[in-house]
Amino acid sequence: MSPNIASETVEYSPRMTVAKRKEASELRKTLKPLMEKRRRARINESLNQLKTLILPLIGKDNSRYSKLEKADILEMTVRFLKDIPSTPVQNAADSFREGYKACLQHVSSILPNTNLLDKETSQRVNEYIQSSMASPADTPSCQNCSGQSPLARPQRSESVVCLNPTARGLRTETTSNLNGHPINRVQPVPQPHDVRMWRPW
DNA sequence: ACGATGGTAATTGTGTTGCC
DNA sequence: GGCAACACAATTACCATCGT
Repeated sequence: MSPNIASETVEYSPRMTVAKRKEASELRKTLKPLMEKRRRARINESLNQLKTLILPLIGKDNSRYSKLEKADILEMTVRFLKDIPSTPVQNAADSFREGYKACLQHVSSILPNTNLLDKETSQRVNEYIQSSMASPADTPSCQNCSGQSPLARPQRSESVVCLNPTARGLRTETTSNLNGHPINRVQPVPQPHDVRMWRPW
């Protein structure tokens, strides 16, 4: 699970002297808390990500919930997942369409209650959602259902309409890898290529 | 069978918050 | 300000797995 940690692990050779063995044991003792610290950091980072993902989905304002307990985040997520309607569908394509529709409905219902988008954009998105749900032909086909590998698919966000007019270009997010070195993650921000088509991803 | 190793549960220490 | 309650981080102990 933690590839970088392996490089720091203590190596025990079969013919280690007692002194070396002791030294290795000591080294392990010092590394163990470090590894545990990184593990906790990973947990926390994922929990934070989960928080930023789940709050908009349940229609809560991110800024209002800056201080949220970990248990709350998990509870919210569990509740949200349980609330997702499980409609029986025949095949993967139907499943995709059902999910897409449910997603549109959900976005449509929570969008007015958030301040993620300005009023005009929010209205535009809602109009699109309504028209999209009215005409099933507008529902995009599932790229994953054709047996194509997800890895082989193009970056989805490349053709997405920019929902937030204030956010332009690429956003760089800096995090740390397991060695504590910063990683610059370049996140593509939606560009306003095609105003006609909006996709939830 | 045994020791090394990694993962996780349990325990302990510390900071924060709310109440009196 | 003092105190209790709480949340979280750090540390320690234990267990499962794997390689020899």
